[in-house]
Amino acid sequence: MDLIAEQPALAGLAPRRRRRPPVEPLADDLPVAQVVLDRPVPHLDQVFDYAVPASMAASARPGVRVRVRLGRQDVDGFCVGRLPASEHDLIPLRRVVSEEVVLTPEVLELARAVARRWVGTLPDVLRLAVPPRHARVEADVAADRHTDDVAAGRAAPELPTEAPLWADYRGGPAFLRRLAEGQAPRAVWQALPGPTGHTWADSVAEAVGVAVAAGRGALVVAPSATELAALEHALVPVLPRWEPGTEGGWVRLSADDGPAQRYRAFLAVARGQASVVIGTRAAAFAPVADLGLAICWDDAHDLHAEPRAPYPHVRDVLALRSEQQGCALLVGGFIRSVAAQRWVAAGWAHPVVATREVVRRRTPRVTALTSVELAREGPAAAARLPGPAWRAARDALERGPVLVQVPRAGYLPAVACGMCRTLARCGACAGPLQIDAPGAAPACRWCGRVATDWCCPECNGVALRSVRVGSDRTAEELGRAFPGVPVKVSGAAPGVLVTVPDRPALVVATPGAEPTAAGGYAAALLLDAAVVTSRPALDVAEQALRSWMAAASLVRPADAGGVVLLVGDAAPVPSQALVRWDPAGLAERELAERAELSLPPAVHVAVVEGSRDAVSGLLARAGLPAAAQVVGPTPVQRTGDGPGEPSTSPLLIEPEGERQVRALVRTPWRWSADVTDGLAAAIAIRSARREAPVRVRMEPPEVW
DNA sequence: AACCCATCTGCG
DNA sequence: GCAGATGGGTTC
Repeated sequence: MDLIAEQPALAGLAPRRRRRPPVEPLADDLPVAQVVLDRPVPHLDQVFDYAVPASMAASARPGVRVRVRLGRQDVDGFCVGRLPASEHDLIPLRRVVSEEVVLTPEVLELARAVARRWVGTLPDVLRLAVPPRHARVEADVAADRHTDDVAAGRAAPELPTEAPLWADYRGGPAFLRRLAEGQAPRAVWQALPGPTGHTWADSVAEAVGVAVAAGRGALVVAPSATELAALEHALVPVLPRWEPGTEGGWVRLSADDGPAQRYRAFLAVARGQASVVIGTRAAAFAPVADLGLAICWDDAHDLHAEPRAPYPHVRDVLALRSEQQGCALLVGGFIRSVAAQRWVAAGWAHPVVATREVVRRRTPRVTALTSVELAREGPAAAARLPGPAWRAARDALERGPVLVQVPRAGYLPAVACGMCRTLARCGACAGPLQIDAPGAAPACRWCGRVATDWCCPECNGVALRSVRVGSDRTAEELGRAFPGVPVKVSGAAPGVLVTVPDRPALVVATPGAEPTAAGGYAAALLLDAAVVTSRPALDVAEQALRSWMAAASLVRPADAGGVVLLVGDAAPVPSQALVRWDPAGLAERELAERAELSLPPAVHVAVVEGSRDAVSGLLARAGLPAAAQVVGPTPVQRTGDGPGEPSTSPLLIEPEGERQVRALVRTPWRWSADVTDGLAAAIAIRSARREAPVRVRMEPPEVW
């Protein structure tokens, strides 16, 4: 500080000091700016002080983007505060990039907590939280600004004074009453299916309406654009969409909408013009003013897990936010995630579930057709579409459309040797072979090479048989089984259908691509159920039930003839949960099992990956609490379900130290902060010393 | 990434 | 004894 102030007097005499920027007078008031640098290296994850030139005295406000000199290079950052003085000799800010306040104190606090919880750096989290600046949008909005004072906010529609949809749920009215009173209740919601009449989105919109009526903002995070579209529709009677020049209303915040639209919506929120946000996962950080309610819909959906470091999960980001900002929290879906069950079990959140009787009235009749039950069908029991399923579909087609869920897309996504049943693989890269269309030659799923003259390496067989049937082939088979009935396919490749008309038709869909049916489906067939329950993953049961219930929730209630058939020998536990429509029961059971085995989320688990030396070095320096149990390190094995090391390349003999290993740190939740803080400190030290990098992830889903 | 500084190293 | 190399740490 002083150095700069005295510089003019010394400038001529000083023995050729390093190029100083031209000396500018500093701001009179609070001449120090605290800056968080946008650098990915952990040891730069701290607040740096810079001098504020008088010319930036007003614009260098906390929350704006700034550009500063760090050592030799110019770096971007955020101003996060102003101080009267600093302990350091300061150099001035280079410039204020934009006067727009894009990082509010609340979001900064949230980002700090997220960085801490997931052992990441603050800049990494801020890159998720604050969308990239779009200068043209900013210019447009700056032009609007002058009209703001003139433009009157549009008249708000009648806000609901009561919430009839939530009366169906035990705990629902209490949740909304507390929300309306400005409290911060937390709930885990098991949504009723809504093929006709009111849907989950209507319930969400109703809750948003209560928050808005209480004079507060709301935030709804959904997995994808499909759910956002449903929410937009449901919000129509509740709240208008925000328009430039108005106050209040909702905006949609999603990276899919493109940088310009996304930034425009973000600015509307940051400037307090829009009071409600609906969006996908990054929207969990949206700077909603006076946030009263945060909602995570379908929290078990894998899109809620951020794929970029430090891999935070929407459910938990919103949970942190509810604690920090004192807002209500509503997390739910058709199923109850095991993670949410932990909150319920700990009494941290209240369950919001319909009574048994209401559930019965609103859900279809579900039957699991196992091969045991089908024994009397004889050999036909093994058929992919056994007799009872075929008959149920035929009957249902008299009454309306029938949904057919198939776990895999394509035609024959996996084939095997017709003699010994060894999975057929590509001769070049060992990827699995598939057949794309009727009569097509088998081709590699990874490298695309066509396998002419395939010959089984085990038994020299040359004939292929199908081991997996995809949605295209299923549609073909159904077309033959039900002549005259239209067959539609919905999925990523042919295109996702949003809705189908209320007419008899077979609708074949892959999970997540199920269209809604205007009057609800008359039936749903969930085929190849064992495929979904045999994945070697910790969350198989949860994900299987999620996938099935998503489809079953589109079917009419049993009273209206709605039936669901689970076909294909699925694991009994999730099957029973579906038949009894008891997702909470499954979650309880799963959590108890994980507690028994010390698996997440019953315990806190950090996964540390890197070279053997790096992992052991990190763990040695992390100062782990006594309660922490380290498992491993063990070599990381290739997963084998994607293109891996191509075997065409020369075999690389990696030195032992270079091989990637993985260690788990398991700790009871009450010690989790000690583990994450210890790991973060050790990572910062390793980073400053240029030691080999280590990747740390919390409860990654695919490790188990 | 570029710099500073402390320590080491090779040579007279 | 000293120039140049090397390595670890800092960068407001």
